[in-house]
Amino acid sequence: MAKKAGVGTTTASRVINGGQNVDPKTLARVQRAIASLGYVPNQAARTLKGGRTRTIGFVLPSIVDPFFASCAEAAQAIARLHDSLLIVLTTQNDPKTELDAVDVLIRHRVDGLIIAPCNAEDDLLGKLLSRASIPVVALDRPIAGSMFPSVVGNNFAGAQFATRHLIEHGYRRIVCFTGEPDLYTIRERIRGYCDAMTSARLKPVVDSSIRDRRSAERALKRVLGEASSAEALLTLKNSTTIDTFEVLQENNVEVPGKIALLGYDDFQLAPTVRPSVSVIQQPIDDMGHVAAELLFKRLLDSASSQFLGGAPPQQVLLTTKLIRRASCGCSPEASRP
Amino acid sequence: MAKKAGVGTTTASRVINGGQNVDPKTLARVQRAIASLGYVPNQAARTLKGGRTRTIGFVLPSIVDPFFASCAEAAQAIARLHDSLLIVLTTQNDPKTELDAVDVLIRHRVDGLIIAPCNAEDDLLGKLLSRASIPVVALDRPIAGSMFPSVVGNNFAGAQFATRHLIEHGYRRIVCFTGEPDLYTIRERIRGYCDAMTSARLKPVVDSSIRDRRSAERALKRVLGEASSAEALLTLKNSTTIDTFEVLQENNVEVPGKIALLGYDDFQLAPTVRPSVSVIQQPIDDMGHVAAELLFKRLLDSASSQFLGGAPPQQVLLTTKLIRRASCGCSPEASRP
DNA sequence: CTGAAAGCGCTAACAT
DNA sequence: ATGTTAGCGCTTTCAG
Repeated sequence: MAKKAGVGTTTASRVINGGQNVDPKTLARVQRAIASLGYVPNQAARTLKGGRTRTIGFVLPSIVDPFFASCAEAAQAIARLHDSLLIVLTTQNDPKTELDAVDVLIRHRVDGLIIAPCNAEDDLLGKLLSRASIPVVALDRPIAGSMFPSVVGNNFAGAQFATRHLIEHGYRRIVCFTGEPDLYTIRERIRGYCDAMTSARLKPVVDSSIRDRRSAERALKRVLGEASSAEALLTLKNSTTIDTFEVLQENNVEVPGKIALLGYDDFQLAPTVRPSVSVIQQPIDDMGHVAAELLFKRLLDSASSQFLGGAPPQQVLLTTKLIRRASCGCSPEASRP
Repeated sequence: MAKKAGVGTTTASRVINGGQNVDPKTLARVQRAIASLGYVPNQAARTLKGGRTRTIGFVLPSIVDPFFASCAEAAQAIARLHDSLLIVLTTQNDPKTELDAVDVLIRHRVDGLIIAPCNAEDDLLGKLLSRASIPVVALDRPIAGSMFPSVVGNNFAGAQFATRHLIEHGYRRIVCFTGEPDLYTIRERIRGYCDAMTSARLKPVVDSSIRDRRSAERALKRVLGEASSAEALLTLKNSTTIDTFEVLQENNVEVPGKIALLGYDDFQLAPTVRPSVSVIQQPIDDMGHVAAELLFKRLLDSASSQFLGGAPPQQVLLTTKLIRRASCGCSPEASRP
């Protein structure tokens, strides 16, 4: 204990917490003691005492995925603004790991939680979260069967708009490629695609088997080998877009001449590869920011008033943008930031 | 307290920690109580009691950088294996933020720390870390003026090898592009480049002004505009490589015909863009793994024996690999995993 | 302006 | 096999 400075624990505590109501001389003396001892307050003791831990958890599938990495960075920035620590845990989209992660965070008594849930069939997650009785915000995907506020992109509208855009280009046989069709986001996008297709009296064709370049190649051969070969491809997730693009490139398939390509989610080199790849772009940083800010809003509200039940669970639906580049048949937009 | 199960705190504690020496019936009863109460042990109390926190910190410049993101994911995997929590904090290469981050982690009493330091001129970081007397492993860059073990790529040899490779291709006027020349890694790479150039009696030319596409464009114009225009470009970091590539592409400069390109650090689409980009590849996942494993080794060693002073600080130097693709003038390697 | 004492939830000695 | 007790380091009444 830093009471080697010859003061009581209370005074020491006051000094550490800003030094209100402390004689300047005492203050200086204690600060000197702190410095010389290399004293660092023990967060665990503070936490134990009750009150906020100034810690929030962020549970997401993968930190390598640029989409989630950006969200995490944005969220961390907000957390720092609120003088809080962000603990990031990854799940690889495995519900079991996800449950573990949430459990660990609750043990650590995080003040709140942002989560991009895998959405297992059961609602174990929802139950666990409810019990914790801390503010929770879902990101990118809502939490199945629960009332937590969420911040998601408008996947349905995005895919619908993308599909319509391809239709406007005059393509009729538009095939949809994706992987992980069980994810909420993907399901929504498939719905959007199908909706746009059927509305235009076209037959939707979804191949959800793409998990790597190999499967992309197989799918592509299938689609190009048919009598009435596909005219355009809508790829519903980043990795699918890239795998597909690579295969197209390797096989020297002319894009958009032989087949057009439009992807969901932007990626760094999309404007640079030839042809440049048109995409639906989500406001990624916004998602991280909004989710974190929403969380802190709830945190602070619930701290001040008990009537947090009053505010309805908020569903923030962020709009997406079509970035016209060459691969869909557009002439690329001139300006780039 | 879960003593509503009608048992003493000790028994409850035992149940939580695996249930050794507990009557099966009591055990079942307590477990039922735990479940019905939705009880979750308070990590802070455990931590306070002393012992390990099963928490390690990871301080790095940015989580959006795919390089560090991969390291973080690899490290988190190892941490999980050791039943520990990884707390990732980013610094944006700002020494002040870095100090803050480390401080926060020490307050939280992390068992150990992995850090990719910004290397401020002062050795505040080294001092802070030493005082904490916890195991520390430096990643990607050693900690200036200190004795902590580190896991770094062999930047000097990598850049030297890259340069030699370009020389072997017959290029003579080889220019080096980079940004952030103050970073340890970059300095080493510049050294490697210069060494290879002077050894071959060629004049090294380093332009360290590239921070975005604009500056890349300026630098390129400069280099191509000269009387004896450059024949090859060595780009020392990922973003520089990509910016340069984009500018080359935009200006329809023929690569490697007009000018060859070789980059440091691989990136996802490097094999796919045209021309495919040759790069020096670092064993990224290994770096994260090795660093985390080294940390835990020290952690466990220091726990069992006090003689940790005996082991010399370990410097792990990982070797890099040249990936021959088209942009340097090679014919791309046939196979890809 | 300062200090004494209680107590946060848990674990580890030490009984029983 | 189980309960009792002390104490981890801090903040927080409550008295001086």
